[in-house]
Amino acid sequence: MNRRPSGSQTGDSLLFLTDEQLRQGIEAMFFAYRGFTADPDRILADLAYGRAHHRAIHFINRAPGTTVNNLLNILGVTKQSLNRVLRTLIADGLVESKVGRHDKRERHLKLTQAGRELEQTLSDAQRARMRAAFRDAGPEAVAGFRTVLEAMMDSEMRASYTRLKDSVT
Amino acid sequence: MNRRPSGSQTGDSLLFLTDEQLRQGIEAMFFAYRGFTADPDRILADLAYGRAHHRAIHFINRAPGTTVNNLLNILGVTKQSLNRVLRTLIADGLVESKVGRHDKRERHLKLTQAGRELEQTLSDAQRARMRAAFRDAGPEAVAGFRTVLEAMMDSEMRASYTRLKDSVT
DNA sequence: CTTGGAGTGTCAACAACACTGACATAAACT
DNA sequence: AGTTTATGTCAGTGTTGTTGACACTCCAAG
Repeated sequence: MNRRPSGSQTGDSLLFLTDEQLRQGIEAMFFAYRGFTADPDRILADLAYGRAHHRAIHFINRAPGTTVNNLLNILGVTKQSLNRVLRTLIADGLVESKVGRHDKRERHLKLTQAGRELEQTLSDAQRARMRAAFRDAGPEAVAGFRTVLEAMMDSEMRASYTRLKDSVT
Repeated sequence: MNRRPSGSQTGDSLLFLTDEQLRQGIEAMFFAYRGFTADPDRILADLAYGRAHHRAIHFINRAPGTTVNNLLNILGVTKQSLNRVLRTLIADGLVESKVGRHDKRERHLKLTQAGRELEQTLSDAQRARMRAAFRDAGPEAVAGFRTVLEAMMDSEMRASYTRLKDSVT
């Protein structure tokens, strides 16, 4: 079962593709993702919000004026699920929803001042950890990190990702 | 706010630590984790199991004979939460729970034959994606990927991770 | 112009899975 | 004997996902 590929190898060995290496990669993803969300989760817990709120806030901040449907595609949840989150955020004055000018079916979403402040708090915490990890690992490792993650995405996710990425660059 | 650090840089530029780079790293983690869990999730949905069952099965397989308490520490959930999952897995004949020989308070957990088969199915799916991503990215990128993920973990998680990693090597 | 379908958003009900708190049992330790 | 440890259970709650049903808006075909 490909546990430890024996026999002749090409120049750059394929040892990094053994089942054991892959399993370590899987476990690394699992444990790292926990760290990745830990800091914002702690902040959100005090505010009666959850990870879903964080995600919504993050992407609304990232693409102000976006429509609900666009957000739906990025987040990959049902509109009902997103709607519950948005409703509380709007009620709490963190998000502003404006009926579209051209198409009144659409709602365009923006963060209010309070929303931007929470976004800043959350992303400061998350970035601090990411920054520490990046700095410890160094630029080459970071490049590899991003390459592998990108290769791991579904193609639609990769499309959303690169669209966001390129929208700022 | 460190958006695009200007001025003099050291030899190996710190451009990879800009807020924008960090944000892209954050979004890459988000989108990649979705892909990471997508394949097992599809399989589990047909079986009335969820991600929590997958995690339990994975780590029981990884460390056969482990105790409930050990699993609790690895998974980072409450015993009530884990217990609900274990109860169904034991009832369905996928996991076997045996009273400890030395310490009869402990329960040692193992996968049954059926459990191993499901584990195989799930991890085949997950490994296939990981393998494709690793192969596309190449060995250096994979090394960087693991370096960054490891740096992103909480220290207790990193301890669990390396303990598992070294237990097989 | 009206009507029907597509797009969009909302309400309600339910399931999965996490949490806390309280408590029970058995075994081990002091 | 009394305390601590390991495990399991019951009850209640919260977040976040799901489906189903429905209302409103827009656009285009009849």
